[in-house]
Order: sequence, then structure tokens, then C-alpha cells
Amino acid sequence: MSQEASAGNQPPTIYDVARAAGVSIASVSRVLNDQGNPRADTRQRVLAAVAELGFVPDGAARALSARLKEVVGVIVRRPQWLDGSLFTDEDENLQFPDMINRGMEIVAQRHGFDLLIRSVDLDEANAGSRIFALARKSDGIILHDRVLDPDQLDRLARQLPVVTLAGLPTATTANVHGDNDSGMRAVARHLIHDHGYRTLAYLAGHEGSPDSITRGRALADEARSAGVTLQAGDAWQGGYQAAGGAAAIERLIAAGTRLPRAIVCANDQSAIGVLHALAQHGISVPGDVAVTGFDDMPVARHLRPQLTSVRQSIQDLGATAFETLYSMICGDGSGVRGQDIALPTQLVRRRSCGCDPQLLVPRNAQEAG
Amino acid sequence: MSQEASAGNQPPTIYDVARAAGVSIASVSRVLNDQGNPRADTRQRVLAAVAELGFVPDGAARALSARLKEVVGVIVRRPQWLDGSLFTDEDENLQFPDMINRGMEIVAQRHGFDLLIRSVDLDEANAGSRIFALARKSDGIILHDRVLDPDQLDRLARQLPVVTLAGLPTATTANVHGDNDSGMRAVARHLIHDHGYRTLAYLAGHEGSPDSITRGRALADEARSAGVTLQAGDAWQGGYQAAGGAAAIERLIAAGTRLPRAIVCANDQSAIGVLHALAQHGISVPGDVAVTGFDDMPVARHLRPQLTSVRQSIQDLGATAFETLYSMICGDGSGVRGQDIALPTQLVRRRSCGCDPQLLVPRNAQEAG
DNA sequence: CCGTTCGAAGTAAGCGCTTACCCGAGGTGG
DNA sequence: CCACCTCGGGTAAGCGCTTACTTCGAACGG
Repeated sequence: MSQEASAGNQPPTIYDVARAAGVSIASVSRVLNDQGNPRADTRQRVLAAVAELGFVPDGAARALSARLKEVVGVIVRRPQWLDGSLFTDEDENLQFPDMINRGMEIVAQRHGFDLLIRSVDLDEANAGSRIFALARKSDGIILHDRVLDPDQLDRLARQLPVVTLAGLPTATTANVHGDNDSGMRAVARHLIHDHGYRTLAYLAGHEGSPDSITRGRALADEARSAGVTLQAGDAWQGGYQAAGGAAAIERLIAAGTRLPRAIVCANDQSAIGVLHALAQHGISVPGDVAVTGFDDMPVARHLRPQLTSVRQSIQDLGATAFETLYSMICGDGSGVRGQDIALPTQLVRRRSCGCDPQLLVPRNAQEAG
Repeated sequence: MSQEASAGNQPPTIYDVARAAGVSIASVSRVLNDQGNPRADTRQRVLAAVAELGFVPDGAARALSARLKEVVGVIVRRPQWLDGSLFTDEDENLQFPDMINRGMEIVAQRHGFDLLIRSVDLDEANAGSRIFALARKSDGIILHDRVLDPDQLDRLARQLPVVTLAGLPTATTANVHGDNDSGMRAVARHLIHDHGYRTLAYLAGHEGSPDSITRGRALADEARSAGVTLQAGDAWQGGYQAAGGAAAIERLIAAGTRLPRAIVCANDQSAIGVLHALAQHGISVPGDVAVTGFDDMPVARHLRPQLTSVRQSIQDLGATAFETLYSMICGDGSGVRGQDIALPTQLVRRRSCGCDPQLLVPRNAQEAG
């Protein structure tokens, strides 16, 4: 309590502690890191001095010396803004990555790690260099959503452990994603067999997204084998965003296209836009057109009608990504490099697909899932 | 491209660059930091070597030497979980802090800073020490939502710059918050004078929250001067959470309490719970009871009925907090310490208060706000 | 009783940068 | 023509830790 008297104080260093305890800085370090076995009284004196001074080791010095920063960098892709639309204020687009980050953070804490979060515009010219710069502040990197081309990814992975989310694994990186295939097949079978819909459409996410591609492919496959019609392609691009979903529907209606019986959206966000556009035109959901999402974001159950979606345990996605990265940082991680880790998904039936929630499992059981 | 041949390479150091360029490490450092005026050819050689090797300086070494980590720590309060409720999966509670963080991050980027994010349970015994530990990895700290008691806050602020969000300023810290007072007064006047409601209730946020207290006080003041009844107190605690809002309404209905004409919620999140509970009991909103929120989260406009709320520019809150902290870190910051910075708020009228959106300003203008 | 061993604690060498300081070459004025 | 100044660039001293290596004292056996 003594030398913190005046404001603007520098925090105490290990030297201050050593002096106060009457030992060398090496002893202080040993006590703090449980190395060697100090005599009981030495230990006591050090601990007392630490408590007295409120000493906490400086992160940078520790990192430099121990070659471990206890920080992992996270790169989030900032959505490009679609101007002039109803959904200009698309902050909510980031809810999905934010929830994933939350999952990482909770697990990271258990290992004494923190997350250094940086977002990048994809069209940003130097996105790559900003990612490499973050790398030098971290022990490992988690990349959301395909932010680096394969060459650069490879170069990055050579320097430090890298895990991707919803990307593609490489020889040196691991990838974590929801089980898109079985999730989407469950949606498709439900719409086709349980509801008997014969015309479907797939509103895709952004181009090149492995998630979107896999989901689309699974849906197409199920549609084909059931012999039902599937619309997809250029007219059906939602870009994972509400504005994109709404715009797609507007264009289709303006073009006089006959809408399919059910619209399967690549994620919940774009489904929100679809629901909104349909409502604007007085088209009833699910009466005229059924709509489904993917992700089961918390907002899905607050929509009218409540949105049928595919639940991924979003926090698990983050937690798994972190654990995988951690094993590469601290263990040898040889077992995980190159792996593609799929987490289970589960169809959540609500009103928007045509189901009557009253007839389903009791609400609490369903919601608690 | 030469020494990155094999996997698992260490990134190049400043020594590698110096050797490649045939200069000393000091020259490399000078070129990279624009110190002194190196001869043109020296500069060229260094830059070429940097590009060739893909050199990026190590963050820890730079931080240790320059006494600047270019990192600010952010402490978010993790919500305590309310078990067994419909809203168990309250991930969305973190949407508000996440959006604030987004605002910080965007501004931080412009200054080359990154955010180190850590969440704490309030009931966690060592929340304080975890915050102090984060401090040693950062150049400054931003505290969301009252996570530290005044004594510890003061001790922390002695060691490094601190800005609080929705807290209270101290002699050495600055605080940033939305203008709760005028926002809430706008809600109150609208409900009382425009709609003529004569019985109101205030569903409070969590205890001790300065935001909640200020909002409640403003509402009470307006109610008093208009001579209308205001219910508040123990029965009207929502804890800022949907589950809390729903539970409060359930308890009131179970107790046979007659509901007021309008329920003013401390935030949008708890309003969601209120809307839900009212719907469960077949109570019409806004026909029987009007409901308002606060914050104008993106989800507010997707609710049925759309939620009347008070818009705060959430990202501005974060951006302002960062800029304030930055001026304390890099400038002298003497001007901002002790300040309480209020950002403007704006009433957004939607359906849930009884307004007919069709009669209001055109949708796009309103939504784009 | 002395040589040996063992273990606790001190000494010092980095970790990869920034920067104060110094040196030497070139240009100026007396 | 020499003393002096300028300025680009090298040398080296840290920044605050961790840890390999060393030292020293106590305990032990022969």
C-alpha cells in the first residue's frame, strides 16, 4: 500500500517485489511460476510482498521471455454495407461471429488466454498484411469465414498455428464447422416429406463460402432424389444478410417470377429479410410460402412467424476452435493439423415451415435444446 | 521467400532484416518507425529486405521496449444465468456490449490498437484480480457496466488509464453513457401526453446500474409532474434480461395485480420478455398494455409489435469510449479525466407504444435514423 | 573430521525490439 | 588548410521477465 500513494504510478516490477521480500528476482519468478521448490519461508516472504505491492507481471515482458503471449488473434470479417436498404443498420450481422467469439473466450479463460479481436474488410487492399500484423501480437490465429486466400493462409500457417471457422482445412491448418450436410438434409426431408412441398428454392450465402456451398449441395441432392424442383443460382443470392434476402425477393417479385412453395435460406439473417419482403407484399408465411433459416440465432424465435432453422451450438463452434488451436500452441497439435471438424446440428421446427408449434414437443424442451 | 521454406519456421526478426539489407538493426528500426532521415538507398535496401522476408515486428518485444502495447483491455460482464426459464439461452444479452465493442474496435484500428476482450462473472470471487491481470496486458482499460467497486477502480486507475461505460466517473477515470435522462423523458412525455396513458410502470434493470437508476428517476419525475401513477420497486425488476422481464410479468399476473396501461422497460432485452409474457396471457400490445424499450437494438424492429424504444448510437458509445481512453494513453488526457460524457438519444416510435407506424415519418427515413 | 552430495537461491544471459549516445565522413567558414 | 559543425548510421544499453548455470551452505558417509 506504500508506493502507490500518488496518481500516475508505474505498476511495481519484479525488482520491487524482490527488494521488498529480500530475495532475488529469480526467486520471485520461481515462486510465481511454481518452479523448483522454494523454502517455505522464502515462499511466504515473496507471496507477502506480492500481495503488499499488488504485483502482477507485465504481459509483454513475460511474453518476450517465455515465448508465449497467452493471446490468440481472432479475425472477423466485417460485412460490406449495402446502401440505401431498409437494413442499413446491419450491426446484427455480427451477432453470429460475436457468439462464436464468446464461446472461444470462455474456454480461453480456462487456459489463461485472451482474445485479440480484429475485423477486416474483405475488399480492403491490405487485409492480408493486417492479419499478419495481428499474428505478431498472438500465439495463434483463428480466422472466421474465409478471410485469406489459400496462398496467404499457407504462409501464415507456416509462422504460427491457425484454425479456420467455416473454411477449408489445409495440410497445416484445422477447420471447424457445423455439420451443414446433415443439417440441411434434415430441413430438406422435412419440407419435402413431412410437408409435401414440391417446389423449393435455395437462397445462397456469400459466394465462395464453403458453408453455403455445402448447404446448397445437400439441399440439391435431397431435392433431386425426391424429384422436386429446386430454384437456385444468380437470382437467389442473399449474401447471408437480411438486406440481401429482402432484395432478392423484391427482384423476383418485380420480375414476375412465380415463387416456390418453400424458400430455404442459407442463414437466419437472410431469412429475416425474406420474411420481411414477403410480408410487405402480403404473402403469407407459411401459408403461401414456407421459409427456413440456418444457425438458429436467438432472434429466430422472436420473429413472426417463428423461424424454423437448424441449430448449431454456436458457442461450441468457438470453444472447439479454441481448443483445437490451443492444442497446436501448447501440445504438439500434430493430431489436429489438417483436420476438418464437424459439430452436430439439429433441425428446430417452428411455425415458418408450416409446423404448428403446439403439436410439437413441449416448448420448454424444445427451446432449451 | 528463401528461409520460409520449411514448415514451423520462426518468423524473421529484425536481425534477419538487418543482415539481408547489410545495415544495423538500428537502421532497420529507424526506417520502420520514420525516425531520423535515412539516406534514400539505405531506406530502399531496408524496405526491400522487409518485403522479401515478410518481416513484421514482434508485438511483445515492441511493447516492452516502446512501453506501448497498442492494446486496450475490455472487460464485459457476463450475465448470470437464470435457470429453468424460457430464455435460458440468453446469448443475445451480450449483443449490446458486443455492438459497443465493435464501435471501439473500428476506431481502435485507426490508431493501430487492438482490443483484448475478457468477460467476468460479477459473483466471481477474484473478478478484481482478473481485471488487474488484464491490465498488465494492455495500455488502458475499458470497463463495461460497473464491474469494479470504487476502491478497486481507484487502485486500477492509478496504474493505467481507465474509462467506464454506463458507470460513474471518478477523479481519475472518465465515463461514457447515453443521455438517459432526456431519452427517458421523451418516452414519458410521449406516453403521457401523446397517448394519454395515466398509469405507468418502470421495469428496472439490474440493481445499482447507474443507467437504470437515471432512467427510472427521469420517468418518475415526468410522471410526478404530470400527475400520473407510476408503479415501480421490488415487483418490477427485470435485470435487463428477457427472462427477468417475463418473470416479473408472470409474478404480477399470478398475484392478480392489475397491470398499468403502459410498461416502460429499462432496456429492449427485458421488453422482449415482457412482450412474450403478455402474449402468453392473451394481453394485447399495445391495445391493452403499451410497452417500450430502451437502446433500440436491431431486434426491436423485428418484434411483433415492433418495439418503441430509445435509440442510442451504440457504436458511438464504444467509439467515444475508445477515443477518450486513447487521449489518456497518448495525449496527456488531463482534459478528460473525471468527465462524464453523455451521448444523444432519440425516441423511436413504433407500434408497441400505440403509434401507427403508417402515420409516422416514412419508414426508410425512420429506420435509417 | 573432511570430502562429497544435494538442493535452495543468486547471477547473468538472453527474448526482439527502441533509442540515447557516439563515431566518422563530408561540408563549411575563418 | 584546419577547426568545427552536421548528420547518417553503428554500438550498446536497456525494457521486465524466464531460466540455465553457478554458488554456497548444510547434511551426510567414510
